[in-house]
Amino acid sequence: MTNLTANDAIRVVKSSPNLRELTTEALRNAILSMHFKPKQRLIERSLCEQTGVSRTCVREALQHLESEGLVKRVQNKGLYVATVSAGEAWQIYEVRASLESAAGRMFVKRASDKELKALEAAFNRLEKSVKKSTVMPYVQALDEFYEVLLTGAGNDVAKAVLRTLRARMNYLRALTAQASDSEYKAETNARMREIVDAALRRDAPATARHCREFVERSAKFAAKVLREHEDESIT
Amino acid sequence: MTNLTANDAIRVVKSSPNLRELTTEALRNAILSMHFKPKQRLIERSLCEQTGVSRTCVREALQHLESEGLVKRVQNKGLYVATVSAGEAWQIYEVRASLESAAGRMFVKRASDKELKALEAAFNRLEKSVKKSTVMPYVQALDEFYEVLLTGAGNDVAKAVLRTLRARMNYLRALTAQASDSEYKAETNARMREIVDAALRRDAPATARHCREFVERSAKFAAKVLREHEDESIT
DNA sequence: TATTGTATAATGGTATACCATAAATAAATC
DNA sequence: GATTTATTTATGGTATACCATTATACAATA
Repeated sequence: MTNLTANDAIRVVKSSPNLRELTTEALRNAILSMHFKPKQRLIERSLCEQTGVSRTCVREALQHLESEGLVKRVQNKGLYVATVSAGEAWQIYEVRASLESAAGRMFVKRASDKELKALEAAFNRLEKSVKKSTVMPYVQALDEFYEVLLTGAGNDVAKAVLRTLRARMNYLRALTAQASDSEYKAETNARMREIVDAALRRDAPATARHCREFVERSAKFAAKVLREHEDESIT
Repeated sequence: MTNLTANDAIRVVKSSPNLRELTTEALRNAILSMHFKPKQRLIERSLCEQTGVSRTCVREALQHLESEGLVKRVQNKGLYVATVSAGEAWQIYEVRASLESAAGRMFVKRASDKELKALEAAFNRLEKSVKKSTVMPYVQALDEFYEVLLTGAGNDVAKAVLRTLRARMNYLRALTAQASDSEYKAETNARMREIVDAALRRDAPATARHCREFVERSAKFAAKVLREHEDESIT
């Protein structure tokens, strides 16, 4: 048994991404940055020209993005950039409220002291990123904050599940961050601070409650923004 | 606006599965029925011979099963049937406890009377399936019960998320159902009855609590079964 | 002019060929 | 005989060709 452990300890893992992975990343970024618009038709052969890879890689990349919910496939008709409707956003927030409050509770019970410090550091970076002139640093800092929380929660399945929602969540975060004024941002900050403080004092029920309330508050704001968004697109 | 609604009402949706989907289903069944053993190496060209389809279809089917967690891909080395370790099973149950209790609450708030009746009918079919000599009818009836619950919960995102866990959940259900005696089964039945009764009286907190407790009880039993399972494989 | 039928083009679905990497086997060396 | 190196085979990754379905354009008819 010890022999197998030693083999595992020095195993070299190939980590350079292959074409499929690079293509997936490029297409994902193109969607998240709105280069491809919501509801836009994605033509495989056209994407081959734009990416410079074969149809096989494009197809496999798109299938992966489909499982992330970033594109929708209609049989025999092709793929479309997924939209996040107000209804779907609400459902995502409902799932997040449930899972993220559970993750907050798990984090408090399982995180090392080092991970607690990492959460606080991630929150500090988040505070700084709010002052930037564009929203992407803020979205990234928020993403990193949750990465620390989910890692410290010690449940890889929950992490994987939330990862399938991640792209849509980041889209919603970018949308709402762009629409929020400084008063809303200051309040957001205070709410995150409540989560971090509760975690630092290892208060699991309070952490879980604050995580849930944070998501529920985000959901209400997003609903408002999306409603205005859909009103605009009708005009 | 009325014109568009009428078009949607008579839209014909093509529903016959293509080769990729049929291949995915065949391979999924082969894994769930233990035709392919846990940790078994899956060779694409061999699967082509067994399924009679080209490598393209096999690759795309396997990618889909990878996103369901049924197979694991090692870069440049191929695919293996995923195993559900005791640790991973525990994590799956944690996620389920959180999401299924939320779904129970949503079901009570949103389900039509017809959906309530459908839940009761699904439970009745479940009771009958326990008496069968093999476990697969029971696993299928349980799957159908949750399908009714999740549909009535009215959150498609939660449904999609739990669907990514579904194959592993069904694997764990088959494993534990095989290991359970008639006393445990009777107790399982009583606990499901509690869920259905709480839902029928539209008691959301009680339904949520019973859903959570049902999963937590399943988790404990599965942990025991998997421990014995792993002890056996060492021998 | 409006509608229907047919032909053509575009694009999704699938099969096969080729290239790249890993694993197994054979040959050479110590 | 044991170890190292070279060669061959197996299999993953990618590209391209071909088939099937859908969409669009054009011609014929009412």
